[in-house]
Amino acid sequence: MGVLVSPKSEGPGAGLAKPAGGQRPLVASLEVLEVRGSAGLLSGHTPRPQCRDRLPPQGHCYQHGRGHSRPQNRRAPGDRVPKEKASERGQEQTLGRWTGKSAPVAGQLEQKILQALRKAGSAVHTRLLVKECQVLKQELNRVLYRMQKESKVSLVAPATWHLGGGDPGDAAPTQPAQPSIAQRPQQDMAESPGPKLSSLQERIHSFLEASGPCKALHIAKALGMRTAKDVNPDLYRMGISGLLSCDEKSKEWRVSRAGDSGIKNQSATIIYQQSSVNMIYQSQISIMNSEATQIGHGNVIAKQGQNGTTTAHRLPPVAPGDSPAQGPPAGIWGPQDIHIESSILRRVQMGHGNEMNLLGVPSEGPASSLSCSPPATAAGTDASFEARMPKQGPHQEEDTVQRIRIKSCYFEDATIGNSNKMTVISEAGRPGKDGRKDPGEQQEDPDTDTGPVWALGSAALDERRRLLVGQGKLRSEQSKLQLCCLLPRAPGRVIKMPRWTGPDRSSCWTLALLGPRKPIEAEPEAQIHRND
Amino acid sequence: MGVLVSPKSEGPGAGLAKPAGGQRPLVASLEVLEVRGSAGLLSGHTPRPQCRDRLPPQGHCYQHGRGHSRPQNRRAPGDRVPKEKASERGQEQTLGRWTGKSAPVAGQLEQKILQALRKAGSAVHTRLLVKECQVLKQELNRVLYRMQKESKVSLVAPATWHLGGGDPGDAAPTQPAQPSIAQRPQQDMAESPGPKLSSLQERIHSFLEASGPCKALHIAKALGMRTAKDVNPDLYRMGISGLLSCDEKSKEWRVSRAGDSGIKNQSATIIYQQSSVNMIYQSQISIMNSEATQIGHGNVIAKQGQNGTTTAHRLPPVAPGDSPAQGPPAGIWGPQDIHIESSILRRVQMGHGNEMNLLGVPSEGPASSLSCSPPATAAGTDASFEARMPKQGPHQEEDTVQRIRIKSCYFEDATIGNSNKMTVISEAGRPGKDGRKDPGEQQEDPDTDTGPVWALGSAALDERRRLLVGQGKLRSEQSKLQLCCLLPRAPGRVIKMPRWTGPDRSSCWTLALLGPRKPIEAEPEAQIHRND
DNA sequence: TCGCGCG
DNA sequence: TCGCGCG
Repeated sequence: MGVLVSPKSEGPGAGLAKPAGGQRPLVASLEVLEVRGSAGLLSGHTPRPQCRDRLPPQGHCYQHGRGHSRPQNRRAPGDRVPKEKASERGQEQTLGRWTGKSAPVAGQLEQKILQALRKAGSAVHTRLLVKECQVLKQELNRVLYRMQKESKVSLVAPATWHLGGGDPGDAAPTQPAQPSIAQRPQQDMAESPGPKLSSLQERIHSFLEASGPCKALHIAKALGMRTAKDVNPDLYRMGISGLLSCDEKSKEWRVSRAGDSGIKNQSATIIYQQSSVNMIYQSQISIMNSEATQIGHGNVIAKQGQNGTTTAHRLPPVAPGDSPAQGPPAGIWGPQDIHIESSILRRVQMGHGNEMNLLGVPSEGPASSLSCSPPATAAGTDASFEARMPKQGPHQEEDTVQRIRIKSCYFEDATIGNSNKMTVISEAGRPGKDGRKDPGEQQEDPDTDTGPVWALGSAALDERRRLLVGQGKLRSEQSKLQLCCLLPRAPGRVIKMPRWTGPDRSSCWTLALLGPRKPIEAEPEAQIHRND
Repeated sequence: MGVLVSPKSEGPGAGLAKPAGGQRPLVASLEVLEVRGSAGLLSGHTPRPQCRDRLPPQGHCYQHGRGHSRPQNRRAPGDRVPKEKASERGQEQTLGRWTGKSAPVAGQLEQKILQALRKAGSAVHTRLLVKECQVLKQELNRVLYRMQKESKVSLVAPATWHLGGGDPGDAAPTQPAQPSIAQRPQQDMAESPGPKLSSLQERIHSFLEASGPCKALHIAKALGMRTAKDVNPDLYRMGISGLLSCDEKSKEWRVSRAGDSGIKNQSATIIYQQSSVNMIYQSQISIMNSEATQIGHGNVIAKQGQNGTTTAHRLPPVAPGDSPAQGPPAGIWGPQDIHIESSILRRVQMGHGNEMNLLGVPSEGPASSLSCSPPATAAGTDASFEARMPKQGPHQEEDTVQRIRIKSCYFEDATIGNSNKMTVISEAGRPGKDGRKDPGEQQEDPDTDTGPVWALGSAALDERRRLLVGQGKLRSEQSKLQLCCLLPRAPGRVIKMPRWTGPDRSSCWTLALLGPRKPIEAEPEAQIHRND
């Protein structure tokens, strides 16, 4: 489809899999860098010492930016500091454009980092890397964040770095983990960071799913342990594998919705419906894993569930001034801004004048549980569209625009747009108990034009700290994925892309646009809106 | 009560009201600091030049920490940088302990800043202050953030500073605003930043209330204007007065719930109830301005509204394994973590086994609208308590703890705890149309023991960027406010503190603990739990 | 894009 | 408390 980059292509960031110390043997220098004292740092532990990877001679002066290790250098008295950039100076002319470092020098620190991370065999805190590499934290971070972009390392907790790009399979080519840094109290799990979870990890996951974000200590106590150390190794592992994420500020761990953007950090409200129909009005809305939800006005849902209960709810068309007591404030027909992030939504209507008839609860579709199923850990897509409302009521002077932003969501049986209708028929013929059935393999059952529709949106793993819109990370490589906008449903407007399944079924997702379920595969490229 | 500091006390931070340049006249130097060029910066524009308020001679080397302006100083070669702090060196021994600056020097830059802000007459961006004061941004920020703590300046937008501590009345002793920085396209409002809003400001406020957080450009376009400049002056003014706040990362403005912590930034979901009873389950919950809400299990609400509709809803006690289809996941009786922030909640039950009978919808209480009423703009209190649940179901091995964090909320008729009952009787005798009635003036109507209870929680204005738990800012002074924990309701456990009403009715709130409405004012100090 | 103040 | 990488 042209959307996905082959996982086998060897980019510049693929050097991780090579044997350690590919350029220079640095093991010896690493082993003596723990030496404390007032001398020796400038002697030649490293085969070819270059001052950038060492302590600059100025000592306590934390230096900002790139101009350093020139202790004798003094500004001309009249130079204006804010106007001047170190990179404009003659000595810096040979530096690489993007890193601000000359290639061999940056590579040397990078090798040190990789070496230290390999040696540790687990995630390492920045302050320990500062010690090991004997560089200023700022310098170290600059390289680390660049390496993160290249998927050579990943940030698995605040200021805590791990080899590889965040895929469970990536961290494989390390030496067996040394217990020095992460001493594990119970090692009751498989050693390889695969998809298999230890019982403690499962308990952690279940607990976080139920309780919401928690600090490590709280998790430990809730699970019958005493200190954060009791759970940290598992938390970090699960962070590495993408199952959990940790907020750098609050230090709270949560089931990974992997995102950190748009709707801001993680305070997403989880609404578990009690009534069969939930009406949510107005303003900014976050919804996670809801079902048979109406967003908008004038919708109709008729649902007949498994247990035979039949419920119907109709919101009578309300004029703006006619809001019920304590109801939504003025502006009910005004702009509607809906954010949906990292969610699995089934049978959802967004827009105005929709109708939904759920004539039987469908069987479990793909990714029905949040456990390890990929939609829960994928993130990074930011699709949005605007739908203009038919003007109703007295507020005709301004457009009533419905802005919907969808990020890292799995949709099933969803209509987005105006005046749509949806009928969900019982899909008894579909298996899908294991929660792994590929949505791309959807079979061609009774093709009603208004039948079930779906979209699997997600393209890029988030960097956990920043939203990489349009940037996908597939295994240890950096790649560009095209992003699609969800389009308002139009007759015949269907784009369906097959889901790409990597060798380990990880981290790759296709994009599908909403529409009636006639898988016309015509010109997908032409109808893709790039976000970048 | 010993909780509130008198607004008239003159603390060290009260110097703002003094005439400008109390220590040294710096106007002359300010006016020439715009000069660009390669020379002259070290000549004597300032009466007594001290290098700390000037550019350090090293030029491009951004210096970190306190060790600077000693260009000739060189470390001994073997010094280990991370272990060494500048403040431990001999030359720094005279520096002030908290600021890291000697008092006259820091005061000099502070005077420059105050001068520049007065001169501008409006909020000024950091980068402009850097120009005006001719110091490194880092140095400037260090002083600015200290001044912010002392309520001498306030951060009204990202990297944008304003004189005064954020109270509308504080910015008064400035010269009339010069249009140089904030050129206003329509000046259709009262010049003084009082509570009166221009029509554009009202439209902005209404729009943001309806649409959720938006960037300035989006606001401008939604209101029929073209650029962010069209609304920025009003946005900033409303930011100064505390009506709006601006997220420094997303640059989005929102109706100020003034908080930015705990529940993370602003992505608070607003749930407007449609059905008369809303059941919300489990996990992290944010609620804003809900009514007659049950949080917990086994509650009963019986409500008889104004329009005569009577609804009743009972959740049958569900065993953990007995959850309905698509209902909450496992862990339904597990720890419950509830955050409520900057909200007005009426008739809310939190806990287990509560019962609520609303025999008539009460008339409007205080602060019923979010407009300019103080509860919407106050913030900073973080009250919390834990309630241990009676063990039910098979999960007896672990405590089921309900953790509730409440921040900047106004509660009316709320019960928090276990097995409470609440009966809200019609309060026809109460006026309260204007939304300003003081909750402290609550009259003594039929004192049922289980009658309406309330708590007004809030003590300190948030600094908009950081949660200042336990730190209250009352007018231009810094003061410590004691914070209370909301206690689980116990027989006779009542503390009620009168609300303090300042001369301008601003920014001061008392704390009240939940309990039955017998205003026993006995030993409040003894029952206060300090958070700090 | 950047908010950064950080000791 | 601190996450900071920032050019």
